[in-house]
Amino acid sequence: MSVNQEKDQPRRRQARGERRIAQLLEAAATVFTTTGYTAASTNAIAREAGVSPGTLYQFFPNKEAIAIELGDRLMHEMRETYGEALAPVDPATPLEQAVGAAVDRFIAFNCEHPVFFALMHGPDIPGRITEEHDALHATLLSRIEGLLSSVLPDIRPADLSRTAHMCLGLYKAGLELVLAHEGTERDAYVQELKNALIRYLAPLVGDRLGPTH
Amino acid sequence: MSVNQEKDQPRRRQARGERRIAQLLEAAATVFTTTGYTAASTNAIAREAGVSPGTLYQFFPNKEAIAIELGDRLMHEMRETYGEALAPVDPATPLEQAVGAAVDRFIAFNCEHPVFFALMHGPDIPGRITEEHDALHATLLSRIEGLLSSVLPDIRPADLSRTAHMCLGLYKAGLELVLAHEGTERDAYVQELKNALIRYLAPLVGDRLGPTH
DNA sequence: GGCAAACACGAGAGATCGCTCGCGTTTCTC
DNA sequence: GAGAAACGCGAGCGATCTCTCGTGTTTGCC
Repeated sequence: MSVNQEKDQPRRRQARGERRIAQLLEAAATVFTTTGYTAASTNAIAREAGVSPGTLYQFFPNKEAIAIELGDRLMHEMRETYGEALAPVDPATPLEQAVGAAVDRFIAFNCEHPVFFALMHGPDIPGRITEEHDALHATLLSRIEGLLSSVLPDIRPADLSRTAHMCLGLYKAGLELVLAHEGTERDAYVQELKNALIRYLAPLVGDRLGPTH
Repeated sequence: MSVNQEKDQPRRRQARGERRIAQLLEAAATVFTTTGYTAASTNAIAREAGVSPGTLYQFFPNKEAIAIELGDRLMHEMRETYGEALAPVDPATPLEQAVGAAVDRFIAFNCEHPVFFALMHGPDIPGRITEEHDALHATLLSRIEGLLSSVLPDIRPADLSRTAHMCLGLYKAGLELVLAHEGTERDAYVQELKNALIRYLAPLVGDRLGPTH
C-alpha cells in the first residue's frame, strides 16, 4: 500500500518527498489520460511534474509502480467514498431510485478521476493493474448479483451472472458516452444510461418494482 | 486502396507477391488481436508469417500501412456483405425483428474477424485508422438515426442523435461480452444484447411496435 | 538462354525509452 | 555546526523496435 518496496527498509520520507510523490502522481494521471499507459514515457511524466527523470526514480522503482500506486489510491478512494453505492437496498425501493443512485455515484467518481477509466480500459496495461481491475470487476459483479438476487430470488445462477455482466457492460458503455460530453448534454446521457438500465431490468423484476409512474 | 504508395509507379506485383501480402495481413491480424497494435512488432508479424523483416517491408512502407490495409479490406468486406443490415426497413416490421436482424449480422461479422474489434477499440491506434474508425462510426450513426427517425418522425434532433449514440454504445458493450464468451453462452449474450436494445427502444416507438408477443 | 524486375534475406543503423549512476544540494538530528 | 540521510539532477547505458541496405534468388518476358 505504501510506495516503498525495498524489503524492510522503510526509507523515511520527508515532507518534501511526499509532496513530490503527489506531484508525480498528478502528472502521471494527466499523461496517462492523454496518451494512455504504454505511450506515456517516464521522462514525459517527470517533465510534466517539472522534475528530472532521476528524481522520479527516487520515489518509484519503475513505470509500472507509478500506475499501481495511482490505481491503489483511486481504488482506495473509490471503496471509501462510494463503496456503499451498491450496498443491499430495501427491497421496497423502486428500481428507478436504486439504479439512479448507484449510477450517479459511479458517474461522479469517474468524472472526477478520468484517469481511472483510462487505466482500467486500456488494452496495454501491465499485469498488476489488470489484476486490480479484475478484482474490482469481480467485486462489482458480485455486488450487482447480490442486489439482483435479492429482488429475483428464483433466478438461475447462470442467468444471474449474465444479467450482472450485462448491467456492468451497459454502465461502461454509458460511462464512455458520458465522459465524451459535457454540460447539459452530459446530464442527458446520464439520464439515458439510467433509462437503458431501468428498461433492461424492469421486465425481470416484474410489475412490483416496474417502471410505471 | 491498393498497397503501392510510391507515386505513379505501380510496382507490378507477381502472383507470389499477392500471396505474401495476404499471408502477411493474416499474420498481422493474429498478432494484432493477441497483443494489440502498439505492442505488436513488425518483426513478430514477419516471424508469424514465416518471412524475414526485409520481406515485410517489400510490401508495406511501414507498420501503420499494414494496419491501414487490413482495416481497408475489413471495412470493404463489411460494407459489401453487411452494408444493408441497417437499410431502411418497412415501418411495419416489428422492432424485435429489425433489431434482431441487425445485431445478428454485425455480431457475425465481428466474430469472424475479431481483429476488427481490436483495431477499432485500441486506445493506441495511429491517426489514419482512427480516421477510418470515425468515418465508420459516423456512417453507422447516421444509418441508425435514419432508422429511428423513420419510426419516430416527431423526435427532436438532439434526442435522435443521443439515442443513436446510446444504441451504438449498447451494441459495443454487448459485442465485447459476446466476444468474451463461446458456444451457447455466447448465444445467450447475443440474446441479452437484443433484449437490452429492444427494451431500451420499445418505450420510444410506443405500442404500435411494442415488445408484446 | 538471357536479361530485368520482383522477391527474399538478415544484419544492423538509427531512434526511443526505461532506468542507473555519480555527484551536488537540502533537510533532519544531535 | 557537523554528519547523515533524503532529495535532486541529467548524461548516458542497455534493451528494444522500426525500418534500410547490400546481396543473392526466383520469375516473367523476348
